[in-house]
Amino acid sequence: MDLLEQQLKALADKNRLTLLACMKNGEVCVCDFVEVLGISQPAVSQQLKKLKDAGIILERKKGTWKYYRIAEQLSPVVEAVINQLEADDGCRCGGNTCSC
Amino acid sequence: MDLLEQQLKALADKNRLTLLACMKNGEVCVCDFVEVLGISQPAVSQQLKKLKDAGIILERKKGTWKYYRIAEQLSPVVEAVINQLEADDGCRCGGNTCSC
DNA sequence: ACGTTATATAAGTAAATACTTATGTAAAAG
DNA sequence: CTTTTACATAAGTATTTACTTATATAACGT
Repeated sequence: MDLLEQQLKALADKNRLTLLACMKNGEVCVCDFVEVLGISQPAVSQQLKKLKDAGIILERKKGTWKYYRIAEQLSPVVEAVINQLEADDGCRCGGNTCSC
Repeated sequence: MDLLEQQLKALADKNRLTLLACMKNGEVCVCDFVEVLGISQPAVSQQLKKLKDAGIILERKKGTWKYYRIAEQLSPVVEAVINQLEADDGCRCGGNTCSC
């Protein structure tokens, strides 16, 4: 698949846009995403994989946790989408389901 | 649906990106799109409708023909996608299936 | 008016996508 | 070593999307 199309498909979903909004202010761990989206943990992992495969986000492992962040180098299209998103601060270490 | 998500969904498809590439140099009529994409005419009309509903393209009726063009006022995201596309000149009045 | 041409809409089907539950893996804690 | 925690992967299901064929509409030519 063409990279542009892959990136657009990765971006064209409300849940994944929310994930990106959460990451606008820095790294977020998977467990926090689960709380924010209200879907199952596997579903979140699958969404994150789509964003990662498209080169939009990067991951960092720390112990059993995994932190995701927006990639530094972005194509103009992805950059424009991220700019359009309002940063969501309500997704950092809520701590109900995890203790990252 | 959120406008950003609607626009991204409209853009996240190879056929629709091709339609936009065809329109980069100006108006194109539906019959020419049919030749370019190699799908049925109703399928093309449905794709064009998605782009129109998202505010990405405009239509102009002339007799029995209908011409589509890229909208003048575009959001930064749509603008970035269009810029990324290489204009496709091979879709202007081929004339095999229509005579526009 | 009638038939033809260009396009749109409707209805049905096939394929892609996004979830679910169940299971696997890897690191930390006991 | 065993259990727990955090996440990923697998498999199955439900929803969405993109096509198909059939039909409707609207303008033009005769």
